[in-house]
Amino acid sequence: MSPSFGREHRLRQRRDVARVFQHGQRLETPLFSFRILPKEEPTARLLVVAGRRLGGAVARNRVKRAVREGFRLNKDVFDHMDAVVIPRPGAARLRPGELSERLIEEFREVRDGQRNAAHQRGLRAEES
RNA sequence: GGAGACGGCCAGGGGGCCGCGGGGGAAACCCUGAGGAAGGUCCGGACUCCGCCGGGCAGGCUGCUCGGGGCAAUCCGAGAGGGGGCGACCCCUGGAAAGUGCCACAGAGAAGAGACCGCCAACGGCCCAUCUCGGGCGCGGGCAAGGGUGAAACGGUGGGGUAAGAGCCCACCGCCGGGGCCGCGAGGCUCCCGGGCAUGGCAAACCCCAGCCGGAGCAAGGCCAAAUAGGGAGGCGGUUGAGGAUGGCCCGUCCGAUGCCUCCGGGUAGGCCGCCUAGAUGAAUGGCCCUCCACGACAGAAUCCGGCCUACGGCCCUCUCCCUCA
RNA sequence: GGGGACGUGGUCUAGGCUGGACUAGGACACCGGAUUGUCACUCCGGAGACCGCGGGUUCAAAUCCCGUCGUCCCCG
Repeated sequence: MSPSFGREHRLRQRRDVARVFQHGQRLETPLFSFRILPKEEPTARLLVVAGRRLGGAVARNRVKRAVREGFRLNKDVFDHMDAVVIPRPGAARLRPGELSERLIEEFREVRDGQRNAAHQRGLRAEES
């Protein structure tokens, strides 16, 4: 997998974004809020929402770039997904490299937690 | 060494790896890619539409002088007057004898006003004394120096003068008007004459004067154009004229029930142009490492340009004041 | 990106145009007291604001002027 990040990896259309917000799964971590929509197509697509709560234009740009950098270097984590990442205000206080690492760490953590919970729900369903 | 003042400059550099926007190319690849404030949106202009606009009112902006640049906003230089600072230096700026309005509280009196305390006893009055000189009261009155009020009290200081006083008179200072001289001018000199002085403050109160300004804004505006709904759009002629185009109002102007002619279009999602030698439209400049003493501050273009204001790191030139040493 | 409005006790607001005893007023909320067996209602009394912030004009600023910060609304 090449570590590139072109247009094909960006969530651009209004209707695509609306679909992720309406039907996507919502995952919360300390620094981010995720909206994840699984799909057939393998190409991962990303959208970063950096609101005014993060600070001025410079701070918001810095956060967006850090999130995109983390996504770019670990795109395999998001295969078969459309993802919207909404950083929380605390994210603006971290240095960019650190923020990129935390993105992947926190997403893996919450994804695995969801997977285990789903697995356990499946077991309980079998028992009943 | 420490406090400042003025003016100017820079906005991390170099290397490696992985990436992003735009342009070119068949491809490899090459070129290019944020700021001095890009910011706040406070002014002005270009540009576009409002059938663009013609007149007036209203409204807005600017405001010492001269010169220069600019379409304008406004900037630069040299000066004038007033104020602040020990100083380098900085700040302010049309008109208050065109009119209207306001000047609370305090105070006797707040604009050509006024007498609370006070001062006086010349004049009138009353009382005592009386040969005469006189003495007293402060009633009518005279005065505005001193006290007191206030942000501000209708020239200041000194002398003469007086019953006490007062520009009442005089000297100096200040003020006003005129002349003269200097300066393109704002103004200056105080050489001469006149006036004893009249003319308080506020126009970031209304206002007056001079100059400038039509309104809205690129989400302006134009083009292509699914689904759905469904008949309109343009031009010409034209009687009354509600109503409308108009922007805050008035006038003017134009449109306007209808007739004739022509055309098939209008428009949402979406896309394109506008949009640029940065030129995006989920919107591009970044991440990591090494090094240079050093993380550097404020901060990220969205139609473009000129100015104003605000935020902020560092360096340099010149200058001022203080301390210490020689 | 562009256009506009508003900041006054804990909350909602009046006053601002025409500056001055405005010690900034009112309602709700709060505190104390009275009433009641108790609570509510009602009555009496009380506290609470550097008028978003910083400059300027003026003798004097919540009010006028400039700058700045914040909140909200409208235009695709």
